[in-house]
Amino acid sequence: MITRDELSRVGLRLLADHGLADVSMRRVAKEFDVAVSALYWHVKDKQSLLGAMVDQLLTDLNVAPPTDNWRADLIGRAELLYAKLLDTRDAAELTASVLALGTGGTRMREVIDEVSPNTVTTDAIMSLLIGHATLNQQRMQAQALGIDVAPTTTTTFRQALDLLIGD
Amino acid sequence: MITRDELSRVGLRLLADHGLADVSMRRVAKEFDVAVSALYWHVKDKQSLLGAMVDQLLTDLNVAPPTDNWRADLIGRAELLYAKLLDTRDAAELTASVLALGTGGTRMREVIDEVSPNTVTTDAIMSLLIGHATLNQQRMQAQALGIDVAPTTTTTFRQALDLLIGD
DNA sequence: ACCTGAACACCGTTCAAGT
DNA sequence: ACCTGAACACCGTTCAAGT
Repeated sequence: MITRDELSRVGLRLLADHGLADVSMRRVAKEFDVAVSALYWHVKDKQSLLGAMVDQLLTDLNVAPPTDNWRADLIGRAELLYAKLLDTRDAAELTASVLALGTGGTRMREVIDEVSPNTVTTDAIMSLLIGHATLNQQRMQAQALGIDVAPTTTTTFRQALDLLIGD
Repeated sequence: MITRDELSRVGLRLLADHGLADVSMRRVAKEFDVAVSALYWHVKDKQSLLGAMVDQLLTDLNVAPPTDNWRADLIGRAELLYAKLLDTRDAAELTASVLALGTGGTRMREVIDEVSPNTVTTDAIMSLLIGHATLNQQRMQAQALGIDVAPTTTTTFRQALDLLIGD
């Protein structure tokens, strides 16, 4: 039997193993051994499945409680989220699309907002997060595959963060 | 007769009028009244057509020459690029994909780099640019259609820029 | 050099019909 | 309540064949 939860879990597995292009309704249906049309009883459309996948992705996120140093908190959380976008294949592209269309991923903003001094900073970090992840998609793919080119991507992101938050 | 230039021009018109989803090889071919396969003589694949489109988009860009105030230059150019991403439908999504896959849009980085004090700042602004544009896709669509909600998007971007560049 | 036609292997979504 | 089968209207890419 199919639950909404199992659905997004299978979607995430497909994403990790074969990339976003292979997360199709037909492919997911095949994984469950049901007809494609069966999925539409559990989920409105493909976009809402993608939304559920992002929500799932951000669920098991080990967020530390706020301390009295918001700068450190902010950097820590931003790096945590960035790492999450890094370590799953095509997670950046997926999250960008879901956030853009507003079909999920609200937790991402909440995690930042909780330790952010103001809305402008939250916005800037969100933009930096998805922009940087998107632009470094290729290098990230290599990084995720193990074979790699020093932690350039992570370092660059950290530097951009410092520039933004100042001291 | 079909030139690579005409190809991307038609692609951009399709983009502006119907959105990225409607920029398909088959749709472009129909516009030229040729078979789909004909396009593959002029262009390697779809991704390279999209790359050509972004290059075209960034060609007619009225970039002011550098002054002795790099902060002002940087802000001016970033806002110019942001406006460009704003005023064509789905231009943000298109540019993001093209930059991510490295199939075009190199001029964008050059425009920033020419007045940027260092690579870190260039990277950060590029990320901010495409991240902010992507995240505000919906609001941007409304903004492009005339009907709208104050210049919120532009203001927010400007604030993020200020935060990044400091004073 | 440039284009056609046909094929291949896919898509997302809907909807009557079944149990 | 949950699923099937079939259809609709699409995709990108390749490739032999034509002019």
